Amino acid sequence: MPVIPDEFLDLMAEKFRMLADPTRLAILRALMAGERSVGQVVEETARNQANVSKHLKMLAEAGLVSRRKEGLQVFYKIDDPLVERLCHLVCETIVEEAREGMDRRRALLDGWGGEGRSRG
Amino acid sequence: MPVIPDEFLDLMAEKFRMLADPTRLAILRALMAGERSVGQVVEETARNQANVSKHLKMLAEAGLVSRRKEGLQVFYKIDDPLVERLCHLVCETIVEEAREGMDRRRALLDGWGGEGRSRG
DNA sequence: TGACTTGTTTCCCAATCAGTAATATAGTCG
DNA sequence: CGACTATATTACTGATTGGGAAACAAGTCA
Repeated sequence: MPVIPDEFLDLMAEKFRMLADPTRLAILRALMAGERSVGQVVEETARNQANVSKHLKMLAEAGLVSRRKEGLQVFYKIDDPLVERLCHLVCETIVEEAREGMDRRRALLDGWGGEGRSRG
Repeated sequence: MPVIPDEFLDLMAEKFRMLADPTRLAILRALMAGERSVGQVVEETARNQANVSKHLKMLAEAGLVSRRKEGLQVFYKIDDPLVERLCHLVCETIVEEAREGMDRRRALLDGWGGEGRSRG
Protein backbone atom coordinates (compact mmCIF):
# COMPACT_ATOMS: atom_id res chain seq x y z
CA MET A 1 0.00 0.00 0.00
CA PRO A 2 2.18 2.89 -1.22
CA VAL A 3 1.69 6.31 0.33
CA ILE A 4 0.47 8.96 -2.07
CA PRO A 5 3.19 11.54 -2.77
CA ASP A 6 2.47 15.23 -2.27
CA GLU A 7 2.92 16.12 -5.92
CA PHE A 8 0.15 13.71 -6.83
CA LEU A 9 -2.55 15.40 -4.84
CA ASP A 10 -3.21 18.10 -7.41
CA LEU A 11 -3.20 15.69 -10.31
CA MET A 12 -5.54 13.35 -8.52
CA ALA A 13 -7.84 16.19 -7.59
CA GLU A 14 -7.96 17.25 -11.22
CA LYS A 15 -8.99 13.79 -12.36
CA PHE A 16 -11.70 13.63 -9.75
CA ARG A 17 -12.84 17.14 -10.54
CA MET A 18 -13.54 16.10 -14.11
CA LEU A 19 -15.92 13.46 -12.80
CA ALA A 20 -17.49 15.74 -10.23
CA ASP A 21 -20.19 17.14 -12.47
CA PRO A 22 -23.48 15.51 -13.52
CA THR A 23 -23.34 16.88 -17.05
CA ARG A 24 -19.86 15.54 -17.62
CA LEU A 25 -20.91 12.21 -16.17
CA ALA A 26 -23.89 12.15 -18.54
CA ILE A 27 -21.55 12.86 -21.43
CA LEU A 28 -19.17 10.13 -20.36
CA ARG A 29 -22.05 7.74 -19.96
CA ALA A 30 -23.05 8.43 -23.54
CA LEU A 31 -19.48 7.80 -24.66
CA MET A 32 -19.29 4.56 -22.73
CA ALA A 33 -21.38 2.97 -25.46
CA GLY A 34 -18.69 3.92 -27.97
CA GLU A 35 -17.51 6.83 -30.08
CA ARG A 36 -20.10 9.58 -30.59
CA SER A 37 -20.33 12.85 -32.48
CA VAL A 38 -21.00 16.01 -30.54
CA GLY A 39 -24.50 16.10 -31.97
CA GLN A 40 -25.23 12.61 -30.76
CA VAL A 41 -23.98 13.43 -27.30
CA VAL A 42 -26.16 16.54 -27.26
CA GLU A 43 -29.19 14.40 -28.05
CA GLU A 44 -28.42 11.72 -25.53
CA THR A 45 -27.66 14.10 -22.71
CA ALA A 46 -30.47 16.58 -23.34
CA ARG A 47 -28.08 19.48 -22.81
CA ASN A 48 -27.53 22.32 -25.24
CA GLN A 49 -24.74 22.23 -27.73
CA ALA A 50 -22.48 24.95 -26.36
CA ASN A 51 -22.59 23.35 -22.99
CA VAL A 52 -21.72 19.88 -24.26
CA SER A 53 -18.98 21.26 -26.43
CA LYS A 54 -17.42 23.05 -23.52
CA HIS A 55 -17.48 20.03 -21.26
CA LEU A 56 -16.08 17.85 -24.03
CA LYS A 57 -13.22 20.26 -24.36
CA MET A 58 -12.49 20.03 -20.66
CA LEU A 59 -12.58 16.26 -20.77
CA ALA A 60 -10.27 16.22 -23.78
CA GLU A 61 -7.80 18.58 -22.14
CA ALA A 62 -7.80 16.40 -19.06
CA GLY A 63 -7.01 13.45 -21.29
CA LEU A 64 -10.16 11.51 -20.47
CA VAL A 65 -11.52 11.58 -24.01
CA SER A 66 -9.96 11.88 -27.45
CA ARG A 67 -11.11 13.87 -30.47
CA ARG A 68 -11.36 12.90 -34.11
CA LYS A 69 -12.60 15.19 -36.84
CA GLU A 70 -14.37 13.86 -39.89
CA GLY A 71 -15.88 16.36 -42.28
CA LEU A 72 -18.21 18.62 -40.41
CA GLN A 73 -18.47 16.37 -37.44
CA VAL A 74 -16.22 15.81 -34.46
CA PHE A 75 -16.21 12.44 -32.77
CA TYR A 76 -15.20 11.88 -29.20
CA LYS A 77 -14.42 8.70 -27.41
CA ILE A 78 -13.26 7.71 -23.97
CA ASP A 79 -9.51 7.54 -23.89
CA ASP A 80 -8.78 6.73 -20.30
CA PRO A 81 -9.62 3.25 -19.02
CA LEU A 82 -9.81 4.77 -15.58
CA VAL A 83 -13.10 6.48 -16.34
CA GLU A 84 -15.26 3.43 -16.62
CA ARG A 85 -13.66 1.77 -13.65
CA LEU A 86 -14.14 4.76 -11.41
CA CYS A 87 -17.70 5.29 -12.54
CA HIS A 88 -18.68 1.71 -12.00
CA LEU A 89 -17.05 1.58 -8.60
CA VAL A 90 -18.90 4.65 -7.45
CA CYS A 91 -22.08 3.47 -9.09
CA GLU A 92 -21.97 0.16 -7.26
CA THR A 93 -21.38 1.95 -4.00
CA ILE A 94 -24.46 4.06 -4.54
CA VAL A 95 -26.55 1.00 -5.28
CA GLU A 96 -25.25 -0.60 -2.12
CA GLU A 97 -25.91 2.47 0.00
CA ALA A 98 -29.42 2.65 -1.39
CA ARG A 99 -29.97 -0.99 -0.49
CA GLU A 100 -28.58 -0.46 2.99
CA GLY A 101 -30.90 2.46 3.45
CA MET A 102 -33.83 0.31 2.38
CA ASP A 103 -32.80 -2.49 4.68
CA ARG A 104 -32.56 -0.08 7.57
CA ARG A 105 -36.01 1.31 6.94
CA ARG A 106 -37.45 -2.14 6.59
CA ALA A 107 -35.75 -3.24 9.79
CA LEU A 108 -37.39 -0.35 11.63
CA LEU A 109 -40.79 -1.33 10.32
CA ASP A 110 -40.23 -4.99 11.11
CA GLY A 111 -38.95 -4.30 14.62
CA TRP A 112 -35.41 -5.58 14.23
CA GLY A 113 -35.83 -9.36 14.60
CA GLY A 114 -37.25 -10.92 17.77
CA GLU A 115 -41.01 -10.54 17.81
CA GLY A 116 -42.97 -11.75 14.77
CA ARG A 117 -40.59 -11.65 11.86
CA SER A 118 -43.37 -12.69 9.47
CA ARG A 119 -42.88 -11.02 6.15
CA GLY A 120 -46.32 -11.28 4.50
CA MET B 1 -21.97 -3.62 -17.86
CA PRO B 2 -25.09 -1.85 -16.50
CA VAL B 3 -25.95 1.60 -17.77
CA ILE B 4 -25.81 4.32 -15.16
CA PRO B 5 -29.30 5.62 -14.32
CA ASP B 6 -30.04 9.33 -14.55
CA GLU B 7 -30.79 9.71 -10.85
CA PHE B 8 -27.31 8.45 -10.04
CA LEU B 9 -25.46 11.19 -11.83
CA ASP B 10 -25.85 13.74 -9.06
CA LEU B 11 -24.94 11.27 -6.34
CA MET B 12 -21.89 10.13 -8.24
CA ALA B 13 -20.84 13.70 -8.90
CA GLU B 14 -21.08 14.44 -5.21
CA LYS B 15 -18.83 11.52 -4.29
CA PHE B 16 -16.28 12.61 -6.83
CA ARG B 17 -16.53 16.22 -5.75
CA MET B 18 -15.43 15.25 -2.27
CA LEU B 19 -12.24 13.82 -3.74
CA ALA B 20 -11.70 16.71 -6.12
CA ASP B 21 -9.67 18.87 -3.78
CA PRO B 22 -6.00 18.52 -2.84
CA THR B 23 -6.54 19.47 0.78
CA ARG B 24 -9.24 16.87 1.23
CA LEU B 25 -7.04 14.30 -0.47
CA ALA B 26 -4.21 15.20 1.88
CA ILE B 27 -6.56 14.75 4.82
CA LEU B 28 -7.76 11.41 3.54
CA ARG B 29 -4.20 10.32 2.95
CA ALA B 30 -3.45 11.06 6.59
CA LEU B 31 -6.50 9.07 7.64
CA MET B 32 -5.50 6.14 5.46
CA ALA B 33 -2.89 5.25 8.07
CA GLY B 34 -5.66 4.95 10.63
CA GLU B 35 -7.79 7.03 12.96
CA ARG B 36 -6.40 10.49 13.69
CA SER B 37 -7.34 13.46 15.83
CA VAL B 38 -7.97 16.78 14.15
CA GLY B 39 -4.71 18.08 15.57
CA GLN B 40 -2.76 15.19 14.10
CA VAL B 41 -4.35 15.75 10.72
CA VAL B 42 -3.49 19.44 10.92
CA GLU B 43 0.14 18.55 11.54
CA GLU B 44 0.36 15.96 8.81
CA THR B 45 -1.32 18.10 6.20
CA ALA B 46 0.35 21.41 7.05
CA ARG B 47 -2.95 23.24 6.74
CA ASN B 48 -4.48 25.44 9.38
CA GLN B 49 -6.92 24.07 11.82
CA ALA B 50 -10.09 25.84 10.79
CA ASN B 51 -9.50 24.70 7.26
CA VAL B 52 -8.96 21.08 8.19
CA SER B 53 -11.95 21.14 10.47
CA LYS B 54 -14.15 22.46 7.70
CA HIS B 55 -13.03 19.85 5.22
CA LEU B 56 -13.43 17.09 7.77
CA LYS B 57 -16.98 18.22 8.29
CA MET B 58 -17.68 18.00 4.57
CA LEU B 59 -16.16 14.54 4.40
CA ALA B 60 -18.20 13.43 7.39
CA GLU B 61 -21.43 14.79 5.93
CA ALA B 62 -20.69 13.00 2.69
CA GLY B 63 -20.25 9.82 4.68
CA LEU B 64 -16.63 9.29 3.74
CA VAL B 65 -15.29 9.60 7.27
CA SER B 66 -16.74 9.07 10.73
CA ARG B 67 -16.33 11.12 13.89
CA ARG B 68 -15.64 10.09 17.44
CA LYS B 69 -15.24 12.47 20.33
CA GLU B 70 -13.03 11.69 23.28
CA GLY B 71 -12.46 14.37 25.86
CA LEU B 72 -11.14 17.45 24.18
CA GLN B 73 -10.19 15.67 21.02
CA VAL B 74 -12.18 14.55 18.04
CA PHE B 75 -11.01 11.55 16.10
CA TYR B 76 -11.85 10.89 12.49
CA LYS B 77 -11.42 7.78 10.44
CA ILE B 78 -12.24 6.69 6.93
CA ASP B 79 -15.65 5.12 6.84
CA ASP B 80 -16.12 4.35 3.16
CA PRO B 81 -14.06 1.55 1.62
CA LEU B 82 -14.54 3.28 -1.70
CA VAL B 83 -12.13 6.04 -0.77
CA GLU B 84 -8.96 4.01 -0.73
CA ARG B 85 -9.88 2.10 -3.83
CA LEU B 86 -10.61 5.23 -5.83
CA CYS B 87 -7.50 6.96 -4.63
CA HIS B 88 -5.24 4.07 -5.42
CA LEU B 89 -6.76 3.59 -8.85
CA VAL B 90 -6.22 7.22 -9.73
CA CYS B 91 -2.81 7.20 -8.16
CA GLU B 92 -1.69 4.23 -10.23
CA THR B 93 -2.96 5.90 -13.35
CA ILE B 94 -0.91 8.98 -12.64
CA VAL B 95 2.19 6.90 -12.09
CA GLU B 96 1.55 5.15 -15.37
CA GLU B 97 0.95 8.38 -17.24
CA ALA B 98 4.16 9.78 -15.82
CA ARG B 99 6.04 6.70 -16.96
CA GLU B 100 4.52 6.90 -20.42
CA GLY B 101 5.56 10.52 -20.62
CA MET B 102 9.09 9.58 -19.65
CA ASP B 103 9.18 6.74 -22.16
CA ARG B 104 8.04 9.07 -24.88
CA ARG B 105 10.70 11.64 -24.10
CA ARG B 106 13.36 8.98 -23.94
CA ALA B 107 12.19 7.52 -27.25
CA LEU B 108 12.60 10.94 -28.85
CA LEU B 109 16.13 11.24 -27.53
CA ASP B 110 17.03 7.71 -28.60
CA GLY B 111 15.59 8.14 -32.07
CA TRP B 112 12.86 5.51 -31.88
CA GLY B 113 14.78 2.31 -32.70
CA GLY B 114 16.62 1.75 -35.99
CA GLU B 115 19.91 3.63 -36.07
CA GLY B 116 22.45 2.93 -33.30
CA ARG B 117 20.48 1.85 -30.30
CA SER B 118 23.62 1.72 -28.18
CA ARG B 119 22.87 2.94 -24.73
CA GLY B 120 26.28 3.67 -23.21
C1' DT C 1 -14.76 29.99 39.13
C1' DG C 2 -11.13 31.13 35.43
C1' DA C 3 -7.16 29.89 32.44
C1' DC C 4 -6.18 26.78 28.93
C1' DT C 5 -6.70 23.46 25.04
C1' DT C 6 -9.06 21.42 21.10
C1' DG C 7 -12.32 21.94 17.58
C1' DT C 8 -16.14 24.32 15.28
C1' DT C 9 -18.51 28.09 13.23
C1' DT C 10 -19.15 32.60 11.06
C1' DC C 11 -17.98 36.17 8.02
C1' DC C 12 -15.58 37.76 4.23
C1' DC C 13 -13.00 37.66 -0.09
C1' DA C 14 -11.21 36.15 -4.50
C1' DA C 15 -11.50 32.55 -7.68
C1' DT C 16 -13.76 29.13 -10.18
C1' DC C 17 -17.69 27.09 -12.34
C1' DA C 18 -21.89 25.71 -14.96
C1' DG C 19 -25.31 27.35 -17.92
C1' DT C 20 -27.05 30.34 -21.68
C1' DA C 21 -27.23 33.33 -25.68
C1' DA C 22 -24.80 35.22 -29.23
C1' DT C 23 -21.09 35.08 -32.24
C1' DA C 24 -17.38 32.82 -34.72
C1' DT C 25 -15.07 29.11 -37.27
C1' DA C 26 -14.76 25.37 -40.42
C1' DG C 27 -16.42 22.22 -43.69
C1' DT C 28 -20.02 20.95 -47.36
C1' DC C 29 -22.85 21.80 -51.25
C1' DG C 30 -24.96 24.38 -55.06
C1' DC D 1 -19.25 33.10 -54.28
C1' DG D 2 -23.33 32.34 -50.65
C1' DA D 3 -26.42 29.29 -47.95
C1' DC D 4 -26.20 25.74 -44.76
C1' DT D 5 -24.61 22.53 -41.06
C1' DA D 6 -21.74 21.05 -37.09
C1' DT D 7 -18.91 22.55 -33.67
C1' DA D 8 -16.27 25.97 -30.93
C1' DT D 9 -15.67 30.22 -28.54
C1' DT D 10 -16.87 34.38 -26.11
C1' DA D 11 -19.21 37.24 -22.84
C1' DC D 12 -22.04 37.30 -19.17
C1' DT D 13 -24.55 35.78 -14.93
C1' DG D 14 -25.54 33.62 -10.60
C1' DA D 15 -23.96 30.06 -7.58
C1' DT D 16 -20.45 27.58 -5.21
C1' DT D 17 -15.93 27.09 -3.42
C1' DG D 18 -11.53 27.25 -0.68
C1' DG D 19 -8.90 29.86 2.42
C1' DG D 20 -8.02 33.00 6.38
C1' DA D 21 -9.17 35.62 10.57
C1' DA D 22 -11.76 35.93 14.40
C1' DA D 23 -15.29 34.64 17.41
C1' DC D 24 -17.36 30.77 19.61
C1' DA D 25 -18.24 26.19 22.04
C1' DA D 26 -16.90 22.37 24.74
C1' DG D 27 -13.93 19.92 27.76
C1' DT D 28 -10.01 19.82 31.23
C1' DC D 29 -7.68 21.17 35.22
C1' DA D 30 -6.21 23.98 39.10
